[in-house]
Amino acid sequence: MRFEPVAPVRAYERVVEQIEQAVVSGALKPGERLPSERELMTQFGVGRSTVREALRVLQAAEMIRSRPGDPRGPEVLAASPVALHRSMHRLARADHVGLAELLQFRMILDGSAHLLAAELRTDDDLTGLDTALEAMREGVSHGYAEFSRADVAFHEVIARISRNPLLVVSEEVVRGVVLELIEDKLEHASNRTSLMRAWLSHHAEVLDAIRSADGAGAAHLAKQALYDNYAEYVPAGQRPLLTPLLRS
Amino acid sequence: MRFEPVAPVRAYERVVEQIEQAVVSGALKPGERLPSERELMTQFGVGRSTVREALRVLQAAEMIRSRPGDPRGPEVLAASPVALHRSMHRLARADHVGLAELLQFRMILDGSAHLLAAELRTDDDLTGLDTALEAMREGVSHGYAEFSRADVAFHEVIARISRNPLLVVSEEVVRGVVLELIEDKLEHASNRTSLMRAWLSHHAEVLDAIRSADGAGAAHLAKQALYDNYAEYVPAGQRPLLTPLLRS
DNA sequence: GTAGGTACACTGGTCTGACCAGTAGCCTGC
DNA sequence: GCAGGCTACTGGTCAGACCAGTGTACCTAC
Repeated sequence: MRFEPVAPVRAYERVVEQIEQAVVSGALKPGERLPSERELMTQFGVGRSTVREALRVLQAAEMIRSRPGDPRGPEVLAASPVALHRSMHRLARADHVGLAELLQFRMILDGSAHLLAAELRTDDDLTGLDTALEAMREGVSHGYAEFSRADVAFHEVIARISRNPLLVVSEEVVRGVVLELIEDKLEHASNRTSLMRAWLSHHAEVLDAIRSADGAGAAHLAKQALYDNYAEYVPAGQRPLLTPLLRS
Repeated sequence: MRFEPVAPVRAYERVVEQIEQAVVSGALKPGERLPSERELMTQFGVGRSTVREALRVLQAAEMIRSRPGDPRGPEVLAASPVALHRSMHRLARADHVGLAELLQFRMILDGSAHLLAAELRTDDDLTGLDTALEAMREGVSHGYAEFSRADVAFHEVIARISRNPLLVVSEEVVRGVVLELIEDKLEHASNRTSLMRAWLSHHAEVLDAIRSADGAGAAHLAKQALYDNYAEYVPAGQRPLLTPLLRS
């Protein structure tokens, strides 16, 4: 016979449990309202600070949102990947994760997204990609910021075609963290125009591969482009971590 | 000129920001302690309830832990995947992410981990895998629980060889969520012994591929095994989401 | 000297009560 | 009919209090 270690259960945790249970069980649907804090404190039989700490936890998990002055009370939110995004972002910024690992991970995600996009794309998706590419082409003359936004949009369309929110969120997070890590080095990159042109022609190639349903080709193009653009910022000793992905 | 919508910034959010910044910047390392709540309230110039709500948010994100009575104050925790697991689990429970998406993601991660393992493995890694496989072989006769533990250990070795914490953690989390989603269906699976034997021979094949540095082969074996084992729980209409990954 | 117990200062958890700024809806006065 | 203000709420914040629990330093008994 073995005993389990016990942890004291705080009052606010019991409150969180009950409300969370009501939400996941469907008793409280998105858009519906919770009673006001003062009402909750009588229903649960606890003080207002306890109720408020419980609501803070639920709010941090993106399950509810409360606005001051709203007499209808805190609102139950629909499940969204925002919380997933936040927790993954924190994990990716942990110090054990370096640029090499991030880039490796991004090559995996981006490659898979492109592969799936090439295999699953519909005709609507293709026209969406066409317009996104067109926006990039226009962006070249409107400055780097504009171009960069169009670039992100293109990648978002690709990710969306794969129809996998996990893939979309992971890719967003990893791309964001990579940019955070090297933004200072990118600041004074010279000859941006030629960079943009190269990037543009790469995207055109990718689009061709996707159009012809060439998953492996699209995936390889995506990974190779990431390697070509970012490997210079990775310590030379760690680059062998990336090259195996180019051979698949 | 366009204006941005403004949202009121709550005092506790500013507190969260500052502490979070201190943690991600490395000024506060895991194991170190925050000042006590009463001390924080003078440093930030806010009331204790505000400090406490901020700490609650950070605690919900698994960044800190506070224990009553500890005179050293709240402890800064190392980055952990618990929060990621929670938010992914919530998404899965809310049907925003189905088994198909989870499995798709897991095939991507597992396949890539195997590919990297085959390309990067050292001789030490190979002996580690040998012993892990041996433990599985013994586990067959010691019941399903024992076997399952050895199986997890084998996968952990593979993940560790890829030397990418993000890959390892994501895989763990996704596997956990998948198992939670279908555990009731697994409960009354018949003839577990034959299942274990099949699983065992699959792992032996994988190990062979890794030993001969056949990355593509190992990746394909891993993805195929996942498909064979879990596709039956995926609605038939969504299985085409998975099959493109088997062709790469 | 050391093992044991004890007192104290402090921690976080909780409650009460108060005030403020903001919101929504009603309710005037025109 | 409608603009404007009034009112009764909301959540955000603060202050102060009490409690149970913890770690430490001291102090005792051997």
